[in-house]
Amino acid sequence: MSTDGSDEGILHADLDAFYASVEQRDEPSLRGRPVIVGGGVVLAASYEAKAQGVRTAMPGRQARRLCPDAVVRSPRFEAYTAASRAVFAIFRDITPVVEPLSIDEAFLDVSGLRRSQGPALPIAAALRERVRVEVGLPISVGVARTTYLAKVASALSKPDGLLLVPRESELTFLHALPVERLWGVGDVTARSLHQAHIRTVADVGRTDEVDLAAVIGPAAARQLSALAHGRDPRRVDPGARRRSIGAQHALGPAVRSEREIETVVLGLVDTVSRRLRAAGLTARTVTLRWRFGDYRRATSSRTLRVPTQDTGEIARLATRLLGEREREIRREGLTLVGVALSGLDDHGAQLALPLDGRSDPRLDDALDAVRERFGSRAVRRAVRRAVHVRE
DNA sequence: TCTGGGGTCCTAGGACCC
DNA sequence: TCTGGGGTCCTAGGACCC
Repeated sequence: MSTDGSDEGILHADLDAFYASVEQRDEPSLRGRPVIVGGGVVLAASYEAKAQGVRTAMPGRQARRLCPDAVVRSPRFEAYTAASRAVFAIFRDITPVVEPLSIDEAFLDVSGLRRSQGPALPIAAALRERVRVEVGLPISVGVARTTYLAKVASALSKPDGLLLVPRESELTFLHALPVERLWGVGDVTARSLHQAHIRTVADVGRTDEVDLAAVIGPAAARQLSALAHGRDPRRVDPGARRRSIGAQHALGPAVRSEREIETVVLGLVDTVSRRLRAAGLTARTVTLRWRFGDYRRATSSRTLRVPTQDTGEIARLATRLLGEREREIRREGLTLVGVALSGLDDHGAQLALPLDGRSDPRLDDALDAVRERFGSRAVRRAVRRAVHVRE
């Protein structure tokens, strides 16, 4: 393989304390002071607040106790969306190979720019400078040969940092890290690994993949083992598409009537189906998400044979799913409800051919092209739908 | 400590098909 | 009459990420 990368051509760019930084940018009196964005829970905390122990997703009450002099602001999502757009425009001005991971971070592949723009490190430094000057926000960047290494590097460089992992010191860099630093290791997996006396990435590297699989399952074992040996097949994919669209609403502890719950569900259906149409997509699966009075979670889903964009059709399905859980909801109470659409698809390219029951080489060619680009599953789906249309 | 809102991916069992 | 192995799709649950 010639694409194993003799350079460190991958950037992971990650805005620092994003929502809080936007607040400090727009309200200069907040600069240098602890800022918390959120209400019931912390959505973002400035580094001044983090220094006092405030963390993202922490209950607001706890955060205020830890940091009584913090300034608390309600989120202004329009401002964050606008800032995000401006930052991503800079990313795409640098290279077309940008893969967004969330509102405030992305991978950039700049390995193709080596000849015209030089190596990755000065490109990363220029990116940080442009974001600071043009958008007014601090951003940290990790530079490495692979996506995972770049992501770890940006995290370690924070706040407002830049860190390169040279190719020749990758394993030294990785092996010193605690397992919690690996992508895919959260509380549960970390606990399982600790019980097996696996605490660092070096420990993961020393453990046979079969033994690892016995602890955390085959898929996670394969991924962690590869990472620990510096193998990372993940590429920066600028064409990555959204796989679901969802909205949810916390209800709090108060008991709601069936009618109130249905109203909330229909409001969520309206929100997600609008977003579906705005994105020019169709959906096949409708999922209702529940959290009951005891904080137990559940989902109910149904898949349509023919994809839809229609609010009414999605609403009918959602109402039916709601009805199926009615007794449980009445018995346990509901603290959260959500609606998600998946099985998303754009309308795609269409090929109209007269099908007279005989095999047509043009059709075979077209299906081969679709198979190559989207996989055999997409071909079967397309054929099923085409047959349905004829019916 | 008593928990938001937006997502991705993996696992496992049953139905169904060849 | 009883039976195999391989594969996909749907549903539900759960871990994880920002």
